[in-house]
Amino acid sequence: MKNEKNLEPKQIALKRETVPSAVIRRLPRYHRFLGEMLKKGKLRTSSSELSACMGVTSSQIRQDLNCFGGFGQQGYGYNVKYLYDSISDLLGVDEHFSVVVVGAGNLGRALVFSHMFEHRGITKLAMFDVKDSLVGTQINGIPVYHIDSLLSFCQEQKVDIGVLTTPKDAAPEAAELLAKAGVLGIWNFSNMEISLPSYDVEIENMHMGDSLMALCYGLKTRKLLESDDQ
Amino acid sequence: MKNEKNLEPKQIALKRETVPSAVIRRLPRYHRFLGEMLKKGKLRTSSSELSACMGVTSSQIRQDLNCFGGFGQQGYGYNVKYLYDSISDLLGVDEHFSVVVVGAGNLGRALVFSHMFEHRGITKLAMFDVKDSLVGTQINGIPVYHIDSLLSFCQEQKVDIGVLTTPKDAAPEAAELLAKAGVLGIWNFSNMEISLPSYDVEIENMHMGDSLMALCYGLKTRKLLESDDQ
DNA sequence: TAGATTGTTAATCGATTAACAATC
DNA sequence: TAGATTGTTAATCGATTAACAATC
Repeated sequence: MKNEKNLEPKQIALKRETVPSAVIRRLPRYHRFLGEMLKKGKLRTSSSELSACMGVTSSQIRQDLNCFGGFGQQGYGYNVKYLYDSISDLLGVDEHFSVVVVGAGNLGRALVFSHMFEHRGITKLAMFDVKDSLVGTQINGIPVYHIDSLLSFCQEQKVDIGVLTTPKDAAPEAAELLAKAGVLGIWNFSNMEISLPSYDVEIENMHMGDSLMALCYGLKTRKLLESDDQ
Repeated sequence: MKNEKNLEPKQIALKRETVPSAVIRRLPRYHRFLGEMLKKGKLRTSSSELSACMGVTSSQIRQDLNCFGGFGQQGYGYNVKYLYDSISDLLGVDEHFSVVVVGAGNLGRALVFSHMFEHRGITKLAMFDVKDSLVGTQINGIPVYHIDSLLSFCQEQKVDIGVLTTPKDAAPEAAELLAKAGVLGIWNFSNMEISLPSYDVEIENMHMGDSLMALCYGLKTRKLLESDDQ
């Protein structure tokens, strides 16, 4: 029953049926901190050390990691590289996912110029837009096609992720097109709620505007408190 | 004790000492949906109607809104415009916040070209970068200054928000500079954990990479389930 | 008034933290 | 072996949902 510690058992089995999404959303953060440790050449860590540098309880760290099985060793702690690799694996790094970006505006451009995808083992295949002046060009080496050719493109190539960076008005239609084309997930940057109940597609929202507003709430509340103090 | 319903009482008092951050993070979403209703000319709504179109329980909606006082009327529901305006107010729209963008790369550019800030009553003042070829230029009408002039700039103008879009390595230093310059909040797009314990500054993270990874987790899990079915 | 829907309290559920036995 | 730290169960805390009295 016990986990044999050969330090390379890549096949991780989920312990629970469904892992709480709160836990999943914390995984990338663990991944980042472990990546930093790895870069610094740290070989070994513990839940209490991670707790100190990440500002969460060691209990939570152990509880979280144990949703996926035992990554540590009693009396020793965690092997940094092993834990990092295990979480990479959980997060699908090196699953060789592929991505297309729908909307070649400033944001789409910015994403295509970033190394965000490569860093996570994701291949950028193409961009799509409606603007004739963009169609046929390349952005950072990525070809821009007309949105009308999205369906046929996805029939020829396996596309896992569609990034949605169109203007708000075009977003629902573009999202449905991506779903029709069979992408597994949509990364939604549009300021629109995307709901595709008739398709089996994962949707991850990047509502930047919501984040900005949450910040503003904080600033406003802070201001109120300050003026109360006087 | 009861709320006089004159439909324009802008001074909203917080009921509880501290509103749960889960509630605050839902406010922008309420705001978006109410904005849509308002655009469609809807005058009146109810927690059960909102529940249906937003996919959350009506109980939660009533509970959330009641953290800030009574926006509704028994037997009637909520006046759309009044509720929208009240939430706008909570979120600091028309507080006339100002913003500077540190990092004039592709992402900084994209943000400065978007209408995201104006839509929330926030004024874009300037951008800052280290690149000589950018300093002295304008991006969408916004001047780009050298990062070295950030401090003196903020002494002359009231800057509420600093947007951090520098490369990862430059982020901690830039963040501290913003804090030193006295901004109230930092909107952090860098793939770095910013912690400024010695400054009293609000930090809101936009960890796009984390969001992308959470999506990939979903895709991977989905794939595993599918291959199990076979 | 009767009907509707809020505001609010109580019950439930889930997530976080604490504690400790297992074990390296 | 003794010390350390995990994995895991139990206790606590907070957030969500249900229920209903207040009231428009």
